[in-house]
Amino acid sequence: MQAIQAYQCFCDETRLRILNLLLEGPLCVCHLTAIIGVPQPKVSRHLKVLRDGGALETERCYNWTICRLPASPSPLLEANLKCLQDLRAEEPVFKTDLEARKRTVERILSDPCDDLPSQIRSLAKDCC
Amino acid sequence: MQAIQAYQCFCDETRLRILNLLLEGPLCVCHLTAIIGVPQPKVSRHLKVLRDGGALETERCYNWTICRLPASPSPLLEANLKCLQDLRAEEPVFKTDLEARKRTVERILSDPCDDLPSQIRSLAKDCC
DNA sequence: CACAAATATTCATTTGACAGTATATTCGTT
DNA sequence: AACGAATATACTGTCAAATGAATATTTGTG
Repeated sequence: MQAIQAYQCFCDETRLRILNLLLEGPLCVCHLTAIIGVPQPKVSRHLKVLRDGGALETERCYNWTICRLPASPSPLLEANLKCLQDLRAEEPVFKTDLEARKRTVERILSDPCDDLPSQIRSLAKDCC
Repeated sequence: MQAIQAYQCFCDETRLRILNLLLEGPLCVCHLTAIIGVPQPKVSRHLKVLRDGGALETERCYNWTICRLPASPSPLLEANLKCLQDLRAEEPVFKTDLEARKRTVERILSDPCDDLPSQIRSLAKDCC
């Protein structure tokens, strides 16, 4: 049953943290990984679960993978993303993640010594 | 995290079927069991998951257990019960369960040879 | 008190989810 | 072609979830 797969997306803290971050806008995998501070393979696997459950769309740019919430979310997804926003008030992780996101984005955009290729820098500007 | 436990309730077909039935009103365990046609211990265990996740309230009457949706559902539960109603159009199980529910309730209320004690009969009238 | 019905719980088994580690893949750069 | 960064996948171990079968518990009845 399709709906069950969709609900699975919300049954793991790491996945909820990822969705919470993406509510603010797209992020690439490496930034997601840096922000929530868990091993990259773990993030990658959870992203797959989210994609399979219809809660995530990814786009490949060079060797980056940009993650964003679906452009046309299902009613079920939409309702629960709303619930997730309400959860921010109850669960401190979500707020600290948002702060970490802000710091990460600012660092990417402001550090002139950052060794990101220029194409990737402008990509970061778009998606962060 | 509390929310994860709540979402677990929606990650199993049997549990979704139970919630779908309870949207129409309370039912006791034995009727639930008869309607969805799965072994009684299985139903009982899923009911426990639903109760622990805040998606179910039970009340003991004699040796019957009346199951109903919470009187004050959380916003998360409320939103997803609404989603569940929409799911009826997509997943045939939910409709056939509702038909089975109707037949079961009618049988209980109309059969004069039913060996239910009178107290339980009137209880059935209340909750079906 | 013995018994039957409704329900819950225990036990053993199987299946699936999650994690860490290592490795493969993809893409751009030198 | 070699290399490095970003990402995905494979492998393995561990633990939780789900199930069937059997049993315990509760409650009313004869």
